[in-house]
Amino acid sequence: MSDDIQGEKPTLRTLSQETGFAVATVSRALAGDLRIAARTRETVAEAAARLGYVPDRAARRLRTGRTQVISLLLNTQHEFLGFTHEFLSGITEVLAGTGYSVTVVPDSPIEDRLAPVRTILRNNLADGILFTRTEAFDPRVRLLLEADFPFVSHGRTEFTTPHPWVDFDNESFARQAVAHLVAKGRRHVSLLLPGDQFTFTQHLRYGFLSAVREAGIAHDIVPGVTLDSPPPEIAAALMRARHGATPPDGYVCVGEVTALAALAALSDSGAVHGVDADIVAKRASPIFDNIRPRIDTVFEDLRATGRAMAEMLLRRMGGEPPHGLNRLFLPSPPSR
Amino acid sequence: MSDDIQGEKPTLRTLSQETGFAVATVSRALAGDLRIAARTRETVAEAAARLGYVPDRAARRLRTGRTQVISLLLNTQHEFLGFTHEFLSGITEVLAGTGYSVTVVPDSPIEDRLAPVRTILRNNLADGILFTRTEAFDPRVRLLLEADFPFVSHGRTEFTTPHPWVDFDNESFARQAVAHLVAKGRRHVSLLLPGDQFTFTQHLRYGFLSAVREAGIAHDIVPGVTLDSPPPEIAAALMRARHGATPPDGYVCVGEVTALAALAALSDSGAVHGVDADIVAKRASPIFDNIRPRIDTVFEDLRATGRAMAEMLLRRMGGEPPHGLNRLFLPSPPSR
DNA sequence: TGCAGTAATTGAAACGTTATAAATCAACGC
DNA sequence: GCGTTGATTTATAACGTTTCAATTACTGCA
Repeated sequence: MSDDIQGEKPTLRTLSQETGFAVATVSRALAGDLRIAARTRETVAEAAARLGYVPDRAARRLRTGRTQVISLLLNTQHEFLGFTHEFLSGITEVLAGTGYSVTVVPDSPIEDRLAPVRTILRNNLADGILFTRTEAFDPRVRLLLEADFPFVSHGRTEFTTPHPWVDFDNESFARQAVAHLVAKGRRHVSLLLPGDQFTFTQHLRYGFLSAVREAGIAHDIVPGVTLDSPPPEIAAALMRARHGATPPDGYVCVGEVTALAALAALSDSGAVHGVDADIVAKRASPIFDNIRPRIDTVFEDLRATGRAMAEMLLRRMGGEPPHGLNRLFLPSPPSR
Repeated sequence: MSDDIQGEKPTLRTLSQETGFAVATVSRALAGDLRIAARTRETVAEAAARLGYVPDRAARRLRTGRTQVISLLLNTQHEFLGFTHEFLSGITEVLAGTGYSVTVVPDSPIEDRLAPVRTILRNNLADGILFTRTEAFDPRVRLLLEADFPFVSHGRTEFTTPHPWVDFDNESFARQAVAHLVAKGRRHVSLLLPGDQFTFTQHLRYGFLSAVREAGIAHDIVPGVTLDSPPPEIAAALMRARHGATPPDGYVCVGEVTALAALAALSDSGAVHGVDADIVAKRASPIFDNIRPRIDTVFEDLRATGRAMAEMLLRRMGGEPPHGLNRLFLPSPPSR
């Protein structure tokens, strides 16, 4: 039915001619305007369905100023394994059928993180923005709040003004990870953190530190490198620690890459996982099922995260106030 | 300078008032029309720069029918580890600054692969299309060729009509992988293939089979599962083979996931990598650097692939004929 | 019968751009 | 001096939609 090649793509004018109503009437009928007779609305809807009418995005956008586009600021440097794929899949799942499309805009934490946001605002390139790797006083959040522009951040901030966010409870993760290692008898746990600017770094640090203090065990935070450092540097830092006076016997790893680096460091220094040390890692992909030796992991469901962020943004763009538009994913206990 | 909040966003009318030229003149001057006096073009360009004028996408799109959008059909099911991230980064790198934006459209090989393409064509949602996981007689290619719509496929087809593609030489990869295993003294190599519908499956098969025949060694192609099978099923299939009468002593793995599954199968069956068997794997991410035991890999640069595809699509959209718009990435020899 | 009041519909304008066709103007040859 | 040419510029229409203000049709009531 909708496969008819009617020659020309149907517009409101086509529907107008087809039904005998004026273009304005057709437009309002399709919009569900109640001041248009119910009978008319039916007739128009039927014709639209029959001819496969789809409103022209450019025309609507020009007239209304709304773009029907959501922009995702995507980090093009480093990634947790599988992060992008899962996250993006969740977003597109939710947006399919809503009429919104997602555009991907590169976001490099090294360069000016505001530039892409400014471009979007200034040139009206989207109706809403999603982004990740949120900082405690993220300039993007500040700018978007000022402009009263809909957005959802992956991660919280420390601004007092409420805004929509979706986050994973990294503080609990760190706490549970330490507890898990302590339960295995470990007495010196090590943590490799992301860059200090990110909010979740503070959450991880706080959860980690309070848990190690509570348990009264030794700890260290790997110095000189972050999760975003080049893998060889991470590997080198971990090896240095293993050859130090008091190598750790437990590792809390925030991503797959770090976990593999820690495993490699153990292996390369002649230590045996499960004997000399244990690892607890956060993971976003299923690959750890095939890693040997098996390690204990906590799964962060990034597909669900993407879904939650997209749903929240839709609500925000629909006019819901930001207050209460938050979602904190809780970690399940480490398991293998 | 371009940060002035001039109250209103500048349009051609603003520039017209500013320069004293008519809107039409300004438009053509900015377009670089040579029939506009050089002096005028300068004046207009200066004013545009000074006011930070950016053409309105919706208006331009409505008028010209060109969307300035490129759609990427993205598989939301399975992925090679890191595929999406690298690939997408390459694409956005090239497109940054061209005025084109990328929208991501979900493509599920299980459902109708033509549906998203039809929607894009019918509703004029993009000026060009990129997609992956190309089939030998891919219906999307057929449709896009018929519609004379610009696209670049990741992977070749067997259609006689030429069309732009970017591919990795999987035949050579398979051949080299086998040769590498043979050089290590392996006499029975095993291969796990993607689904039969994909063109690159045939390339892999051909390269693999001709290499094993040439070398005169035993071989098998893991039956009952494909690269897209659920990881537990893959693991089970590999374990079955290990417990069979003649377990393989060499593995050719087309992706990270399979390689890890093969390593796990070796480990779980008590075999030792490097002694009882060797693995050669294709990889798209840096994670294997940290896998122990180390395995030999061939790197497929998906960022470069994304870049190549985006560049090619720009050229195609610019009017270049499809003939000659092809790029075959060659594998470097396996190394660790 | 006339008229206010409501319900339903409609014409026209506008969003910002580009393409077409027409207008303006100076210089030129005769 | 006058039509012709070539170089620039411009008015106008159109892309498809939404919305304002205005029109038309209908109802009930005095």
